[in-house]
Amino acid sequence: MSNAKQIQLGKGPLTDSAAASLAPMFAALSDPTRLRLFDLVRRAGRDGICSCDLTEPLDRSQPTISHHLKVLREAGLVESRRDGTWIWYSVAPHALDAVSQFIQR
Amino acid sequence: MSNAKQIQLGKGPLTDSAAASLAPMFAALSDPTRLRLFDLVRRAGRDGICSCDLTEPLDRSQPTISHHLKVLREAGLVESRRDGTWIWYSVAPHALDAVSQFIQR
DNA sequence: AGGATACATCGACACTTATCAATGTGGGGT
DNA sequence: ACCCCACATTGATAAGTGTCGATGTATCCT
Repeated sequence: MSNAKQIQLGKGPLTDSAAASLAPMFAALSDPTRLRLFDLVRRAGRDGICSCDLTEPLDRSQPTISHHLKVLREAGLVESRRDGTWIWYSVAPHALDAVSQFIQR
Repeated sequence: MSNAKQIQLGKGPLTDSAAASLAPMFAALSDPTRLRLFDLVRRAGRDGICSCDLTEPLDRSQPTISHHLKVLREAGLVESRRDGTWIWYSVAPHALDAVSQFIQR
């Protein structure tokens, strides 16, 4: 099941509820560490990237990376897939559609 | 003088400094009230919109609106122009270019 | 000069957040 | 059963944030 909410961006001014749905996505990208984290996951493409390969390049502790991944997941920006001992993260399909739509006018 | 920093988004992974420059822009849009505020300013187009016309539709106090406008200004997303007693806010040219560039892969 | 209006700043408050060390959990291998 | 590994959760802490009332500042008008 998808975590993505259907966000209606009509022609009129941004509604309260549209803003409430959009803001958490921007918030998820509002931290430098999380931005780089998302960038690394996105670069990994369809296969995704293992969490263990993320803590070193970002120079943060394992719990911190785990926390940031949770924020990205709950914002609907990334997905996780279990494979034995470890977990692969990848960008959720249409993750940035709402954000992109807002940015482009 | 422009507040916008030149952000270099190459092909490689997002650098620390690029992330540090990008994050405040996302942070500026990470609050629902501020999102709607930016939307109202953007709709006002070239002429801009008076601060006094923003506090009522957003149902926030005048100091709060003033605070949010400061955040948007310091993020380089909006500009202000004084005209006698009051001040007109408008979207900064190329305000969202860096954000847009990051979003579009 | 005095008053009114538009906006900014200050001080305070409750709430959130980024971070880590310590601990918990769950799967794999021997 | 045991240990190891990958990852999550907990608890704590320091720092940041959204909000408002009160106050300050700048500009216009009379």
